[in-house]
Amino acid sequence: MSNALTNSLALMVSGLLAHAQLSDLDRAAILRLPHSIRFFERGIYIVLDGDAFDHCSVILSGFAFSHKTTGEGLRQVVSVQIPGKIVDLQQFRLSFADCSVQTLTRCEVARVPKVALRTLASDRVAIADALIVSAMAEASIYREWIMNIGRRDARTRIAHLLCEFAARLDVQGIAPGQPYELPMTQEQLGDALGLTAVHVSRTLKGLVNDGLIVQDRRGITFPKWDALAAEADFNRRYLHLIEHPAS
Amino acid sequence: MSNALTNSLALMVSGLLAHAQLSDLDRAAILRLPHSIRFFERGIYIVLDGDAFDHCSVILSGFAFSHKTTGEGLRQVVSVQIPGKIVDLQQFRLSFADCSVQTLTRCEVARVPKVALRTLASDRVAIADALIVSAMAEASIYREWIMNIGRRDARTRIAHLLCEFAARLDVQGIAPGQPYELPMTQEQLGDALGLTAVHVSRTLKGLVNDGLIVQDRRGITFPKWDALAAEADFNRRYLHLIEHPAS
DNA sequence: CGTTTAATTGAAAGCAGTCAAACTATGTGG
DNA sequence: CCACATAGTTTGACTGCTTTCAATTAAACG
Repeated sequence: MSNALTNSLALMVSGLLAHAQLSDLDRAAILRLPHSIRFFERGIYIVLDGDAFDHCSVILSGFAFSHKTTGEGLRQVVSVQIPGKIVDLQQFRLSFADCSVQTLTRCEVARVPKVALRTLASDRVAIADALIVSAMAEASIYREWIMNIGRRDARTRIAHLLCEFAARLDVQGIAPGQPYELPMTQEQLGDALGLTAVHVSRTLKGLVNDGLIVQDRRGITFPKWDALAAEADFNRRYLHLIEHPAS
Repeated sequence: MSNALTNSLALMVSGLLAHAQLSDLDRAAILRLPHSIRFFERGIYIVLDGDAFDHCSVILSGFAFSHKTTGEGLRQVVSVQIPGKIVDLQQFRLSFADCSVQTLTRCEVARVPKVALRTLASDRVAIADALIVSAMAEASIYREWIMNIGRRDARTRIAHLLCEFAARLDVQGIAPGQPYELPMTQEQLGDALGLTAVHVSRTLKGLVNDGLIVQDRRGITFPKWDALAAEADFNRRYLHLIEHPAS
């Protein structure tokens, strides 16, 4: 448990800044949060469905995803976690996890004791606000996913997920139009979209053939962002991102 | 705007009690919240996608649902609101609504100014907690819906929604096993489940034929709760309801 | 009691799933 | 550096759940 003057929690700050304003004092207070750093290899569970933890985990580098499993053993990915995200914010106040969190790539994770987070939130209104706003923006993403899976066909659905991922990465400093690495296999994409890996493969190929996306190994580029966004029925409004002058 | 000694907000209290504990003082403070009562006929919009309000709305009687619309005009219901629910809790901190809220039946709704709610939350930690827990329990329901729509077939999906609705009503004092009135048309059910009304009709009939549910007009009874819950792959854990001695 | 809204039913079409095999990367140890 | 193993992707043929379209019946309503 380190209390040192590291800035390893800087990504937690920028994660919160995506949705809310924080003063320099607030930011400094977050950076001072007690925490321990852990590394997880790819495919490792950070949180297990049903677990009760006394800490929250923040991704500092790498990607992870949350998923649930039906009684029949089918998996559904319910969210993709990018650096800066508190992966188990739900548990901040709930008594147990209702889904698992698993790494998509090797991850560096900071563990912050819930107690410290709560104390900080009660001491600093702006931070409590930022946490609530983050949780509510996350809920908005869930709503969009419900619509995406419930009412859009496979092609639109996949395109929408790609756009969302790009838009969220964009906020964390990765420019749009630039290639980004999609850390999910087609099977994981299918599990996130309510599709099979086979159909993801076919549909993705259709998007490539139509020149809407370019693939290079795991890297993805959008040569025509506007065309893809139109095809995806994508509008970043639901992400509730605030427009920042680069912090 | 009434400040009187009414107990019209009692349902707001019991809504919050579903997920959190509140002292008598906390409860009294909620009942004293300034608010105005409004009545809405069936099919009326309480919140419009994109709106920015300075108040939150609590359902006192009747049912409502939140929905979004794709670019193609397809509708997706993202949640069903029952008495006691703050229908636009998301907006408590977000700057605009990302989905619409429409009444399913005639509704009595209390409007509480956001400012008053925020003041109360900052004065009383337990109330702030209860609001956060409510929001997080709502997020958990979203996650379950994503899995329900993404990974379960029509029959299981419908059964699951029926179980969830019953379980949530149960907390508000309606005993399980008793018939309850499902206020949604089959078209609305379809919009909530990512199905067409036609297929809802067929599948619902299958459940009736198998003796898992009994329909009487809009009324629904579950003669064999356990069998239905098994068929629905339903486990109320994700609702994050706390077991109360009847308040 | 007519009018509107909701539910039911049938037949046909289609999107996505399933199964299986081939192919391509990626990675490891000799 | 190659051989082999493993994980992931692609492809084809076939199946099937759900949709679509249309018509009918039933319920709700003023």
